Amino acid sequence: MQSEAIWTALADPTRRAILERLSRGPTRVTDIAAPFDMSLNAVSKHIKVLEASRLVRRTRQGREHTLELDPKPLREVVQWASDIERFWSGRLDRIEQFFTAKRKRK
Amino acid sequence: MQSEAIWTALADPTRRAILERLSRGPTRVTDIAAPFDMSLNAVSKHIKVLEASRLVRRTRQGREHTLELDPKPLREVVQWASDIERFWSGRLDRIEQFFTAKRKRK
DNA sequence: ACGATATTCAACCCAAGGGTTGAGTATTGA
DNA sequence: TCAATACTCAACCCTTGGGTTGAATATCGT
Repeated sequence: MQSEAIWTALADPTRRAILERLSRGPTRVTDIAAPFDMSLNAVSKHIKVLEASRLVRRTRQGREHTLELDPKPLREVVQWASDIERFWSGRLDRIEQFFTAKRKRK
Repeated sequence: MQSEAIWTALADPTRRAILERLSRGPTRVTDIAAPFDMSLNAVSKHIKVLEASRLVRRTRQGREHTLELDPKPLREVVQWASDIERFWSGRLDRIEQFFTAKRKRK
């Protein structure tokens, strides 16, 4: 599954913070890194993970790399969560099933 | 942040599969574990992580532990994702800002 | 041409995390 | 009463992953 990448991307708080920042607009790597209490290299790695998830796109202009958010992959996450809730909402008969099966087992 | 727990919970594919199963209705630990190609102990650990995130609730009846999904914490995830998208949608002026600032820097 | 700036690559370190096995604890049911 | 069942706890083993430092590369501005 390609979709694994997005859950991995979102699992880290630093990466989520980067996405929040990018949701406000495109930003250069150095500017992204500035607020964090870690090396530029560390942030650079996080960005690579975000790119792998397709949530972030990079465009080079000279020595500067500009990062831009692409929120599309987030839909997969939202979709998954809604599916879970949807099935859960239709669960009442299943609970009945469960207790029926249990009675049967005894 | 307490909210960290939910991202951690969702980061693992086995745990997501467990949630999918639980969205269909409450299930005993052993039955949860059955389809997975790993020890019951491993699954037991995953369940603990899910409980820590409040996505799963456990009720004991004798030696059987029944697990039930509570999808509420998922809203935090959905909310976060929508916020990101929302800010991103209002980003056009920010992009303008970005290029203006850039011109100024040169 | 050259120092400063923007960034990545590579090698390494260590803590966290997902898996295992082996006991241990209750509860069941015969 | 006792074996089988349903689970957890504890100790351990790797692998992964987030961090570091120290280059290397490429562009910019003078």
